[in-house]
Amino acid sequence: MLDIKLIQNDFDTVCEKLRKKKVDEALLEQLRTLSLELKKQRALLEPLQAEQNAKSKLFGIYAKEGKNISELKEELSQNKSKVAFINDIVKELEEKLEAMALVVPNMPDDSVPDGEDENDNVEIRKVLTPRVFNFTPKEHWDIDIKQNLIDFERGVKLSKSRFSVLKNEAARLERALINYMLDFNRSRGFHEVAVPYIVNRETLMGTGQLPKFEDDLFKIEGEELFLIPTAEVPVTNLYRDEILNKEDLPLKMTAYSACFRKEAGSAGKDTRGMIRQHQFDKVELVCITTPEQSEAVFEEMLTCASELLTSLGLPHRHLMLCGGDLGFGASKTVDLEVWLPGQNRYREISSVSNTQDFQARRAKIRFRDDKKNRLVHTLNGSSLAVGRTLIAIMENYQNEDGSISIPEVLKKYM
RNA sequence: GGACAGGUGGGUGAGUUGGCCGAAACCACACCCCUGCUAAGGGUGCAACGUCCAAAAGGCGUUCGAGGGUUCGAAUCCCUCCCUGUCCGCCA
Repeated sequence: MLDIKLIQNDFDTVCEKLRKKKVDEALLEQLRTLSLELKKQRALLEPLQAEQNAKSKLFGIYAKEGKNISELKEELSQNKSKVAFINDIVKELEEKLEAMALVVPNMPDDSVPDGEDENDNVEIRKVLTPRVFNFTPKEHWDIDIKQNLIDFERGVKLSKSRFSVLKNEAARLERALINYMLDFNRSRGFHEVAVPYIVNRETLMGTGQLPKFEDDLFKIEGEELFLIPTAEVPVTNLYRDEILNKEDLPLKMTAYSACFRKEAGSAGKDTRGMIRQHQFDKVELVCITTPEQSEAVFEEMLTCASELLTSLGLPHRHLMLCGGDLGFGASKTVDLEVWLPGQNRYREISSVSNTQDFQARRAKIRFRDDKKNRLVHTLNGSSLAVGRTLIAIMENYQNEDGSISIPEVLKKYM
């Protein structure tokens, strides 16, 4: 959520920044008008409430002293209906404002480049050079034919399309990767947490998935509960409605979880293979910092994810997302894309974002800074998407005979 | 899932014949003083959010699990929901 006061006081700046994200200015204007109207109505309401409170107090005193209270009672009854009338207006405005404010995306950081969509993202750097094959590298589903590693058909039988079953070496590799990633992150100072995969509405509001993106989530029938689309949701919300000690920041956490996404907007995309599934494993990094720390921690998270890929020998590149491609809650995002020789292209395997105080304001995560309560900054990043890492290893480490080598660092985990 | 008991500030916890309670006391924490040697004594401050004020101080409003209701007035009464504890049932 944006700072309403900022919209009130520095409207032009907010518009200017949100132009990068293609946000309708009329909506912002409406938001401002509404917030100012609410402020005005509150200013009308509060003196009336004060009067009601003061006279009600008098009422008690008069009654005790045996004074005549019928006149006072009449005044109070009349004032009561006035209060009720304006209070209704205020509540309605509050609800409208809240509903509107919750669907406005975060403002991009100044460092975010302009752009329409993913084609305008800016490559920052490449890490490791893709291996030169002396045969034509296969895509992961073709390698699989010989190895019997991923059972797409039976995944569909059990559930539906975009589900799959890992078998044999693939299942073991998946498990090894999770352990390796968690250990790696832990060695970088991230504390491991294990969190629920089913969360409530408030939690999803806190990180911004709701109310706008309900269609992307699997909902538990008959309950106000949802399957998490990423561990970012429960881990960030760990500190929802809390005021943290400044000395405890930054909080650096890592969590493994399964993730569940409807992929509602992805019809026809990546239908083949294991790139885009309804259920996938991910090891996530989540940090909670002071505003002063967040930029440095962002770099730390990015470095962690990138070096994790490097340690696995996987060539990748850093991509700064442009304004048009930036997610709803992010003020800044760098994607890591891994080289897939079978597909002959880079594909997203990690996404590190700073949401600054956007989630913190929604989730009311604050810290005490010399007697003042300030909003924290929250950051999240994958390190890494496990299924895609599995694919990347299959494609990058494939041999001509269809076998797959195991990266050195993973051997002790297998 | 059933029965009973409860949900109050960072913690424990008082408050339940509605008004003097946004809230005693204790602990924790912060600052100050005293003392002087390792163990204590005294004082002050200490819920959140919003709003007014240039700011501080302070004033006002809202909030005692959430939402509604009764009332001039509700932490206190009524209703619904959520959660926690205990016992029972079920179960990895």
